[in-house]
Amino acid sequence: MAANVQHSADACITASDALARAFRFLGKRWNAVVLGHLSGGPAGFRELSRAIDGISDSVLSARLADLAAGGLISRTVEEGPPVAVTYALTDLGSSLMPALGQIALWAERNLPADGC
Amino acid sequence: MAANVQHSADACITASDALARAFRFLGKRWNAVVLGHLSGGPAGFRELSRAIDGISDSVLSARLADLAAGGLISRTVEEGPPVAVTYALTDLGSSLMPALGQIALWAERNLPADGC
DNA sequence: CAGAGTCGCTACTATTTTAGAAGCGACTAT
DNA sequence: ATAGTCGCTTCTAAAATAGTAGCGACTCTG
Repeated sequence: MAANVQHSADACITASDALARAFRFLGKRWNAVVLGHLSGGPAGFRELSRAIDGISDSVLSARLADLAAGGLISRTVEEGPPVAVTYALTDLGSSLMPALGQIALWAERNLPADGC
Repeated sequence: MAANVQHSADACITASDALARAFRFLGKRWNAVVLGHLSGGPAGFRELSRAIDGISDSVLSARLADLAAGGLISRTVEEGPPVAVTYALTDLGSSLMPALGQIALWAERNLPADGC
């Protein structure tokens, strides 16, 4: 990223543009954390809401809908009874996880954890 | 990140906690993009505001202050005349860039650019 | 059996965050 | 002199997030 402009004749995007594109959704509160939780395996709505400290139902619902619409996660309804909805990473979502893992590693090494 | 719980006896943080910690600031709109721009070298306020499509002055100002307070960037005032303020990544900020670079790479490969 | 609980949301209100633009003082350029 | 730049700040407006009650469809408990 030292050179923001790629000098290839047919490339008209920059790395900063790419970062901006990723952070269109990653820079919305909770999206990365939701994805991070799903990297541990498929989960239901309430499972996620319990696991993610601090998120409200309404925002979780909106995030899941956005992430599903963006193709990063899938939403599967098992008709039941009882009806059950499961969210899981898609291939696209999964492909982001190594990079998010790098961020988590960075945070572990560089950001003070709250008192343990 | 397949295992969210690290089973070491003295580790009481999880990778999801670490991700949540990083996204306390990365999940606020514009922070990552600001950092990404500064990875190309130090810059002034107006330079950043021009380079970052869509950011308002007030938010840029707040973001720069937060990132400086968090130790990710430095703010240097050259007294002038004319007075000049320069923002640059700190070592801490710089150490995050490889991970952000991974995200940018992912976005280049996986997210459709707007029409070029 | 009735009431309480779970699920996955939705709908509403309240609060917080972001956006947008005018304006400041200190300067420089025309 | 006016207009422009700089790095903000201040205000209002719009958008996003937070919080919670409640829905219908179910299951569990006493």
